[in-house]
Amino acid sequence: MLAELRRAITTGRLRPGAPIRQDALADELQVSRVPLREALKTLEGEGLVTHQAHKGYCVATLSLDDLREVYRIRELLEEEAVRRAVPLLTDADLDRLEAAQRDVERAAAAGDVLAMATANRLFHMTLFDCAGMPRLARLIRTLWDTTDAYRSMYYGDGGNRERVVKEHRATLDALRRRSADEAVATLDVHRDHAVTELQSLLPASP
Amino acid sequence: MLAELRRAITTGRLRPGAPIRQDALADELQVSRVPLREALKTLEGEGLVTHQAHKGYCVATLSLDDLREVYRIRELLEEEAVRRAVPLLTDADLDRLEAAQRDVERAAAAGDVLAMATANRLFHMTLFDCAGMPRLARLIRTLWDTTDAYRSMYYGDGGNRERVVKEHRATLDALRRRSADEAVATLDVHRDHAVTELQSLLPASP
DNA sequence: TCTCCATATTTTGGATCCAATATTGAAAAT
DNA sequence: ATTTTCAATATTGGATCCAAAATATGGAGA
Repeated sequence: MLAELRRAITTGRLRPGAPIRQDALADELQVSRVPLREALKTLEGEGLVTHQAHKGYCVATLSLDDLREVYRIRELLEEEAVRRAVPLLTDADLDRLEAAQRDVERAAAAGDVLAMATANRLFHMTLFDCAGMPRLARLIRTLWDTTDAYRSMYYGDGGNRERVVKEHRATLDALRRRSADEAVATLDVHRDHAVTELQSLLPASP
Repeated sequence: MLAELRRAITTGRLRPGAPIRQDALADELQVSRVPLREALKTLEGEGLVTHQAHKGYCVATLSLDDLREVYRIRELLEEEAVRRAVPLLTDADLDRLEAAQRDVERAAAAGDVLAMATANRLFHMTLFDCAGMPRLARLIRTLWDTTDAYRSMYYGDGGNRERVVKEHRATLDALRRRSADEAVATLDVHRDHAVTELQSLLPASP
């Protein structure tokens, strides 16, 4: 249930800034308000929703500053994850990365925005999980979640999809050669492209 | 209420590993179980408690690996916070840091473990908040929370208290000279001392 | 005596109900 | 006509109640 709610937000079905009507949402999720409120509390902790006493929950919106901050923190944490992961990468790990990348390419070719987002995420998380630092991976995951609602916009553009595919290939090559420096570098440009694109897509004021 | 519960855990009144009896705790906090469960969900998100379906909540315990991981992540994030903060530090900020440090020294002299923990925390958070990155500061805060239950043990030792005082002075000096490098370096040794001490204090197995 | 199984008790998870607060709308006064 | 006030309504927050799951208890059989 919590997963379903999270997906509703990260896929953008519940729009950023929209107020959350507990009664209606509980109805929709076939559950009572108590467990829904618990789920909202965990999502609040993850920064996906905000809460004001006696006014209720809203789907969180990202300001430009927030976006930059999230991406800067990701840069720091993901570099650490990659540097830890590279020496630990097994052939099986590389196979899984390769498989994830094939999914990305398939989704990119099909223009399937949702599939693209999930495949892309799987690719990165597969890598981060190889670092053997579960807390770090979890932190990174929640940082991704906070921008996921906007990511679908990013993948709406075919050019962006193509670029992502190429950048992943570069990362994968670096990983195969066990070059942490290069892997980090390719991921940094990958991220930079995303953040510049997203900045222009972000709503004007918030 | 949530704050009170969080303090009960971070001060160690609720021991790590202890199961949380909702009914009794709700009683104690003068509240019904529903808001308590919401509070527990947010604490779960912060990593202060763990939850198993139909078995309930427990105060989280830290393994050695967890401890090292938390401190490594703190190292990364706090370095960023300090480097951002240093160029932004105003004289008023330095005054606040000085004041916090005086509290630390007073608590250290008095041997007041609890006051020591809160003053120490205030000192560091005051600095981190100067970075102008609220999300980063929040992340660091929650990382601190996860080890707070053990921190009181650390301050139980007078030698540790004395060392903390000295290390803070070194950091404060570096900040006054606007030397980010030195500030980061002093904080790194500060952290390293803490983590080595804590490792020996940690329960044997978990 | 020890083990295993059935039952009782405790504890959690979820649904409903009630109170407190905020929002909306209409009427009255300027 | 505009603004202000007050009442009606909607929505959240919290308490109680019920069902489901887990744990403890005790008795029967080996």
